[in-house]
Amino acid sequence: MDQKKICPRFEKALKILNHSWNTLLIYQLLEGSQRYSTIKNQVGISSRVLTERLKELEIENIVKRTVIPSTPVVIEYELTEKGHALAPILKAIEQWSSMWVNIEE
Amino acid sequence: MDQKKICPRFEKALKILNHSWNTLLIYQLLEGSQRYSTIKNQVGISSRVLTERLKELEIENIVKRTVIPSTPVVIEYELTEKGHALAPILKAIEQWSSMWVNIEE
DNA sequence: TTTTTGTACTTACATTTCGTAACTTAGTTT
DNA sequence: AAACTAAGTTACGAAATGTAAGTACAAAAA
Repeated sequence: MDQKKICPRFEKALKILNHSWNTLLIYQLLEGSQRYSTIKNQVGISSRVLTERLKELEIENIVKRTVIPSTPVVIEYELTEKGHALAPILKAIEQWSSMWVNIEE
Repeated sequence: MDQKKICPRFEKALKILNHSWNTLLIYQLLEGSQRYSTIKNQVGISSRVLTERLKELEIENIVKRTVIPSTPVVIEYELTEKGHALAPILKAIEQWSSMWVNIEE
């Protein structure tokens, strides 16, 4: 009868984390600051979506974007403190997957 | 140059968890066994997608589906052991969101 | 001086996924 | 017989996603 009484903060967290690629991008950036092209190659995401997601994560203050005025210009992306605070979630997923996920078809 | 060396188990875990609604459904089922219509109303998901996701989670052995031969027939869904093992991930997300997510626009 | 190269995006377009609302099935009560 | 209930299905338009080609800018190469 009544509906969702789920905490809005929690819902927003899920909205961010469940948006496709975001968790993988954060996982990748836990390795440290990285350039756009490095992320793209490592994660195997298209540039269209990568740009979109990095912008989203930047707006959410999870990722910081830095322009390095070299030639040609290079952009570095890194996790903010808020972004680094996601590490325990990723660790928990890692642990669960190593315990419960099998991959033979 | 080289590409993703990400653990395939981890990748599969992300694939399941990031699929929209799945995390929220698991969170809801952590409350205990529930009927189809209850889940639908509590989570606010459409029946088309709900059916799709529950089937997916059942195939992944995260959710168990039980037919109760009442009239009309009722279906109960509950987490398996593998499903319950996801609780620490959800807790970590809860903790992060309470710490870092703010919601005023 | 013109052409090519590298980096970080954009754009156009086809494919896939999603949300909405109406419909189905089967036994039961009215 | 008509209406009701629970758990889905189906049809279809809207939104998100992937793919591939294009853009801007400066400098190095030809």
